[in-house]
Amino acid sequence: MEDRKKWVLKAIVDHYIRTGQPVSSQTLLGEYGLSVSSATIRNDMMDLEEQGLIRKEYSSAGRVPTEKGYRFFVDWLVELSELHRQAEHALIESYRFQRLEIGELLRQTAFLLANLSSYAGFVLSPRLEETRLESITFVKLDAQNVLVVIVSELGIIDHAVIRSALSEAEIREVSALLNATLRGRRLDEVRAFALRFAEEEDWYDPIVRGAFLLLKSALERRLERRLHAEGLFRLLPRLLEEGQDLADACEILALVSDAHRFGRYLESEASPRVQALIGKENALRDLRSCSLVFMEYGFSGVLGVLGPIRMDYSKAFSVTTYIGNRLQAILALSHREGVPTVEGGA
Amino acid sequence: MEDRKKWVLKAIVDHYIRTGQPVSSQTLLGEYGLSVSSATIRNDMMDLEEQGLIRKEYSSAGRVPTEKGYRFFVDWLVELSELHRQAEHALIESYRFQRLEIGELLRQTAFLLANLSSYAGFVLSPRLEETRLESITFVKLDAQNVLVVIVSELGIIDHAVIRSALSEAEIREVSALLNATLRGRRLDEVRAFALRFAEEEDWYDPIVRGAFLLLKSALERRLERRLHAEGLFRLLPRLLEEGQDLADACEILALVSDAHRFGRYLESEASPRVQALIGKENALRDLRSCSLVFMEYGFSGVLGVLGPIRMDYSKAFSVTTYIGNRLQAILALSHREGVPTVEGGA
DNA sequence: GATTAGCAGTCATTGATGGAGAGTGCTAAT
DNA sequence: ATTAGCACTCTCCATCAATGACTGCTAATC
Repeated sequence: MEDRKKWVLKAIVDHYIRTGQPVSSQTLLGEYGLSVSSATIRNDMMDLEEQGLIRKEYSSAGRVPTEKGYRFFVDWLVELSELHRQAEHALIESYRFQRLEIGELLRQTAFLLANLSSYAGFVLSPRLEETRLESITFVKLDAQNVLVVIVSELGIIDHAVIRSALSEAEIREVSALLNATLRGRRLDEVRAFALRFAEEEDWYDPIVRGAFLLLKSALERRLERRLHAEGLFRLLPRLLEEGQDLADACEILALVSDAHRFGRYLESEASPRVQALIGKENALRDLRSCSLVFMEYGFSGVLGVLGPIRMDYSKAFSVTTYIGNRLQAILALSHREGVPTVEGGA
Repeated sequence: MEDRKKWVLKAIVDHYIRTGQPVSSQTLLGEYGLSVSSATIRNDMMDLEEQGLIRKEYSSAGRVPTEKGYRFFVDWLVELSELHRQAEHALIESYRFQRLEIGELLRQTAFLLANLSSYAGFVLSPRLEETRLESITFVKLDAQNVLVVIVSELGIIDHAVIRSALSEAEIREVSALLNATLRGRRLDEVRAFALRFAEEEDWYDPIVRGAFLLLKSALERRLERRLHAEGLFRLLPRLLEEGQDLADACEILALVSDAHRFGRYLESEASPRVQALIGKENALRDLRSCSLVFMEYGFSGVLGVLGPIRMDYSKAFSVTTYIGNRLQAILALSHREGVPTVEGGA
């Protein structure tokens, strides 16, 4: 395609993203100082329209990008605009020094995505079942209660208090046995293990069996993937602005809050490279009227940004990439060090 | 006030809550079989209007309750409608058997409030600083890492891993010392304690000092009150329906998600009895166009329902009361038993 | 052959107009 | 105190015409 036509398409997408108004040949001439006449631009526009990259809402209206047009724009024209350094810095700082349990970390990440992009941000937790067991620890709290802590590569997975009158010695024994058997195994193996042994009624000591039962229930509860979404309110006015039906818009927000459905979808579509799904490119019916920019991180985790089709893709891409890599790094770090440490910890 | 006028007011509020349409004398006559003429009802309406309990949107429109009218309705006419038994049961069951960390429990409670009321539900966490320390436990995970678990009356408050090469014996010693000193004290005392001792540079063993530092940072982090809000999307269409401005409506939702501002407000207004704040009765500007039904629970926790002024107060009251008492009971229980136990725990 | 000026044609948007219908308040009768 | 009847008010909706923003086409120009 000739350079000027590309330029015209880019300008149309750009301007439309900014203003939300159909773009006329006049406007284009005025805002971006091009040295051709409006008629020439109109001719180019006709060609672009024939290729299905832009369209008119009615015969004498200005032009608006089609989804195919956005796609073209995203594929060829996005120049990853650097985030405004200062704003980034302030936010990132608060992020870096927060020392958190993994759930809280992911929630904060979603928050950051939302705030930096000004759309909705989401983070699907990693597949914990792909991480390996670091340790299982039993601690006697008092005469009747025992605390159990399960730690994986990514930090503490779960803790719980069970009632049990075991002596300290017995606890140590159980603990040593379990750790020797299970340390270093993937959590899904551990779960399978726990399940099998919990069912072998009389094979083992009832104490060990109780421990397996606990392990099983804790893992079943915690291996569920969690979805953290933030900034959904900010998205809503934008969707309505776009001519979206109110009920449909709420449907979208509800979907994004539904860990099961949305998580499943993300899982199926994600890849390590940042990508966009624009409008009808989305397989999920409810998402047909918005766009998704997202990438994989860590152990099959997914994060990204959800916005209207008329989204600032350039910003969305750079934010997602940046935050994604950052989170990746943090998780890798906590992995290397075993588990996160507390700020000020000795 | 004469009985028939009361009846008319009740019918107007009732009908308006249901349909959202201004109520005419005709409608009232048709829907509720009263044996007077429409003219009589109109006369009553004029009186009610003079008292400021109802109003017209324009001279020849039907009547609509004023906030004062709702207030009257709430104070005198709410008959706590029993929740539909079956629906309640199904939901409550899933609630009862979920064995959870306190944060998750509160989140679920907010979810229940939202679902049962069909408005937005919120739960402000209890003041943990008013609860008492049950125990502090240190566990050596491996050569370099030590796990610290802080348990209060309401369950596990926080856990963290710190890097420290202490021997098992040293850990036992520190642990015994801290527990002897601090067990049974209120968490705010514990925090003050930790702060003081962490600053006494050379007084104590650096190890103990590290422990105090940890305690301080963990408590500072965790004693913040948390706000769990659910069902906000469901509220939005209702607010818009009510003629609310979109931006304002989003403002409201943002406010309710803001733990700091909204929490502070709830804290200042709450009392152990369920109560409603209707429209402009709210001191918080943003909330002037909606209504709050809420009560206190546990250690200065607050929970309730946020809806439009045209809210089904009867339902909101019964849901809030029911869930509030239920949560109260669960917390009291976990208090008595020390901490929550895991389902299937030995 | 690509670009441009000029112009007729298209269509959303806006504001004015008027009739229909719903509901009230008042008056006079019961 | 209640009721029937009626005039009055005000919203809601559809219709209509004027306005103005853009385009597509044609013919002239570089």
